[in-house]
Amino acid sequence: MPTGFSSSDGTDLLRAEETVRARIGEHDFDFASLAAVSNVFRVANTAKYRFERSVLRPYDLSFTAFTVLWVLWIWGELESRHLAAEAGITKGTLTGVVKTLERRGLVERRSHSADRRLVLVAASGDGAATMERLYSEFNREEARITQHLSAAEKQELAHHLRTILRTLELLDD
Amino acid sequence: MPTGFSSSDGTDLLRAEETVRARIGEHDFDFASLAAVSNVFRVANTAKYRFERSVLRPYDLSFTAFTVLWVLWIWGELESRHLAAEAGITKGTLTGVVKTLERRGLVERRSHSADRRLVLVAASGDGAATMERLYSEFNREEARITQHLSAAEKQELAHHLRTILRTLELLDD
DNA sequence: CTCCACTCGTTCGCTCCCAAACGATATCCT
DNA sequence: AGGATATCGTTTGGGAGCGAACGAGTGGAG
Repeated sequence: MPTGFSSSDGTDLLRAEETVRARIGEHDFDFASLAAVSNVFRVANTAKYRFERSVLRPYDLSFTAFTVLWVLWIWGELESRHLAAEAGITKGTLTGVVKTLERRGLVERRSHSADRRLVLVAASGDGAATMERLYSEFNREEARITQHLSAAEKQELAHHLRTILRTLELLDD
Repeated sequence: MPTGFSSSDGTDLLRAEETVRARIGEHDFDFASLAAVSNVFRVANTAKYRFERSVLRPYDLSFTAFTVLWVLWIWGELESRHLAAEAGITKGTLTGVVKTLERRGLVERRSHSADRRLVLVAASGDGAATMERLYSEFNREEARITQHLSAAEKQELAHHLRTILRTLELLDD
């Protein structure tokens, strides 16, 4: 049961700060960055776990399968590699996920008529109908876990995260 | 190659907003929560991918293996289930990860003398030495991906995330 | 002192996840 | 036209990741 890094009261982060300072040294250690980044991982991990066991469980969908279906629901039919990029997984992983979704009849695959290397993936009628119900619940859950943040704070949070995202793209090598 | 949800300029989120509003309806849809939560997932996913291919790659450590070793480095010897909770994974998953780390000589296992059901895990000398070098690089990378955030903004970000974390614990069912 | 309920870590089956190698297809160059 | 080159999605091998079932061990109730 990954409760998600146990205590979020900061006890562990303080302990971490002490230890790291002692072993690495004062200089060459940026605590603000540690706190910001590690909390991103903690929230993502814990929230993902929660979503999978609450809203996603009854639909028997993994978080990734949900993400892929969501992307298709938003964007419509997509070429495999674009779908993979948009969902944040490799094309190799996507093959397996699409296979699963196809087996459940939530997604349809067809090959491009002009370029036969390409595979097009789209949500089926069933897939779209499922998302319509599922996403309502999903969004309610998103609201629930952020309920102690004001609308302005949520925007602030999203804004800072987008700043990091942009940096990550630039750093992309 | 999961570039991490492709464009972070907000194009996709705007598209998502339109679509969701059209299909779910104006009411019963909280866009601020969508933006906040989905960006947490995007950053976590993209950053994790980057960490694994930059700092972690030369050490041949997965992100999870690194996390487990890091926890042991900070806290010292820990009982299995506490280590799992702190690392945010299930005990079943931990068994495999510890097996990997043990094979590489970075971690040591011994059983509790009083209660023989318990297994104690600790970083080895090698494991600690590795973390000392590795974490310097890791923290530098944390600073790098947050370089366009001021110290105050990083604190703000960490603070909002901790608020969500606390809510998640409360909601814990 | 012996059941009984509980807790511990491990195992099992399945999905995800990546890198790398691969076969099929398209395109570019000459 | 035809051969190198590039790009597509799939496959493969190995580590993560979960839930559920399990065997070993503890401790309480009678």
